[in-house]
Amino acid sequence: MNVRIDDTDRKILAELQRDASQSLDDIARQVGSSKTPVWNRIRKLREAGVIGQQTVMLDAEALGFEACFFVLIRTSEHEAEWQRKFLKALQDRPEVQEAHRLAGDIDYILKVRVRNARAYDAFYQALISEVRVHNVTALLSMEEIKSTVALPL
Amino acid sequence: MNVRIDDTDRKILAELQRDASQSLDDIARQVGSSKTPVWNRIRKLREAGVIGQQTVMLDAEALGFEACFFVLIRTSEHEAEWQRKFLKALQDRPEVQEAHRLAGDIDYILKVRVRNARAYDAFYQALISEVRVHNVTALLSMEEIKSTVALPL
DNA sequence: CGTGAAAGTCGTTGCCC
DNA sequence: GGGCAACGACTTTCACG
Repeated sequence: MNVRIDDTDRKILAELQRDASQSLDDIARQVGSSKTPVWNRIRKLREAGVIGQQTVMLDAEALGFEACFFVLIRTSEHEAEWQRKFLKALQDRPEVQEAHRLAGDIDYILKVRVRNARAYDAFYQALISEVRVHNVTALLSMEEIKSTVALPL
Repeated sequence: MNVRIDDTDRKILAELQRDASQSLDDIARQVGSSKTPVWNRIRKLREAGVIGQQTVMLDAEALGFEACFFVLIRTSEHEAEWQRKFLKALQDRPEVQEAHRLAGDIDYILKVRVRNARAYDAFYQALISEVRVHNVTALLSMEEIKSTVALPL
């Protein structure tokens, strides 16, 4: 699963991150190469899983998703069975955009994007009825200052 | 800046989110329409800013970005000038993937993606030397359970 | 490993309903 | 506003330096 990635690969990845809709010729010009070699590199990076899904960023507010919460979760349960159920619950809920297992005294953090505060409450009630959690703190976002998925290559 | 979005638009957006590389014909078939109307809708949605950047998801770990921190920030300063400097510092740092201003006693949350813990410390030192913050808590991600940018349309 | 050309596919436009 | 057809541009492949 490991791939050797050289400087040209990195430039190609940076360009794809910036704008995945541009043509091979454009990318080739910007990395100082030409179509075929760039195409071969992209194919290899895709097969290696370095390049994943190709998607578009949508304006959440324009589409009515006006509330974003970060949810800090502490739990006293650490058995495999509980964790399996908890993970499945998160995967199944589309309003959960991110979920991380943490080091330290907070066990999990979620990023939850919903239409409004009521929708968050519905999510919260559903979650705690599915799995036991010891302590939940919700942080409400007032303003998205910055949002990117780009890695600083 | 407001747009009327009907059911067909929503289906198109959902398809674009799922896979932005598929052809207009494919999208048209899946939403029960044909090329031209789909293309016109996409153009309008783009012009309205509902559809933003087209990008690819890269495998952060394969590219050596092995550490991800959520940073909770409290500050005692709330003047416009301080906030301007703080925002600029966040925008200028590519390792900051997300930044939100929060309601409640924590003022800001950041998501910071870096190569390793040392790189995080370098980021942290640079940040607190640029702007005064009252209290900083870093949560270290051990495992990315879920990560998506898709909205549940 | 890069180049160039060939082939098929796709985005884009204009026209008809 | 949706569908059809045509054009040009693009992706993808392959054969040659």
